[in-house]
Amino acid sequence: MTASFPPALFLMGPTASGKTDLAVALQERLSCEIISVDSALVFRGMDIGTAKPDADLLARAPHRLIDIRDPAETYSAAEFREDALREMHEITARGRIPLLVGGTMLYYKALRDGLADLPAADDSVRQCILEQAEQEGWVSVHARLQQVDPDSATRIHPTDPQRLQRALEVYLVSGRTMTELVARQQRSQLPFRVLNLAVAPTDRSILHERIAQRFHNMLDAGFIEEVERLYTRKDLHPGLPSIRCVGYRQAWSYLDGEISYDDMVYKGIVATRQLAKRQFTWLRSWESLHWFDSLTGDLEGCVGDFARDWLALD
RNA sequence: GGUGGGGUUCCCGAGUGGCCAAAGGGAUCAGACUGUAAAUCUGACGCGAAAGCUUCGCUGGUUCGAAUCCAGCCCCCACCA
Repeated sequence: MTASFPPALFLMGPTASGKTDLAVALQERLSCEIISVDSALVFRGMDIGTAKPDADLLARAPHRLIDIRDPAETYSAAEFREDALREMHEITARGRIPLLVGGTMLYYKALRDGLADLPAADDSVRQCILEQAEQEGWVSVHARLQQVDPDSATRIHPTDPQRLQRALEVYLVSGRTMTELVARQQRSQLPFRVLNLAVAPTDRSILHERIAQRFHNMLDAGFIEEVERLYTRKDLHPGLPSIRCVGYRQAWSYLDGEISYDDMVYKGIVATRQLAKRQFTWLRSWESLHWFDSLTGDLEGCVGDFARDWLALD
């Protein structure tokens, strides 16, 4: 029955592995249209530091779900799932194949497995929880969660503010525990036949070199000036998802005078490496994943042929 | 050349006789992950499965016992010349 579903390609991989170039090449070879799976590329005005494809590239290979939010706004896995499904169906309707490219693994997971029927984020409730945390500490928030949702409290470490806040928020907003709502979730099958592809250098040190090189290239390309434009807006702050993005957070801290330029560079590179590492953790447990080494000679050819063969199995 | 300060496990850095394989931080590695995910958090981190073994600039000494005390030597930094 899966065979009746239209095909879709997932192209995953850690940051700086060369996903974008590969996607553009594949798009031209296969009859694909690209959907970005990236929580940072959604922000307008955040181009250099997110390694967003430039205008020329976008003209050649349009990416959907890029530049769809102002940095003052938020985006979520749930919104992504909805947006991505819509775009995938539209591409399919045009007789083409959705090619999803990016490194935000939670988004891929939300798309593939679906999400429980949880309430959306609620700023006032979050603020309320935050105040309790500031006054009594996160341990007391954990204790409060223990009262209403002991299973979640067991699962979530008392030092994990983000998850504590979310779990309590779910309860306060819906009157249901996160545990209950997640248990109720029905396994929704993605109505697509998916080929899972991943690219990454086999040798981690090569990726680390690429990350450092790319960060320096970003600086040369005017990354600091880009962040300065956001900084001078005055309505943005380091608590926002946009400003918490790798590189932006460090540049912001530098502009704030908290760290030196050299420190900013070092920390920016380190944060990027750590991001890549977390992405690897996701990828290692991803089912039916086909790995390709970024350093493969004719990478586009290899992956392209592989995907073509797979599509022909229809 | 003189005076003062210092050399600690990948890095920074605490430790001044036993409770020290050595605080803490960083890096790194591994893991978790349901509307913030480029986020947030957890674990490991000299070698060894373990018993145990080898570390605190080098060499020697004192001591039941030394990263810690003593002597000599080698480097580094600051200031004086």
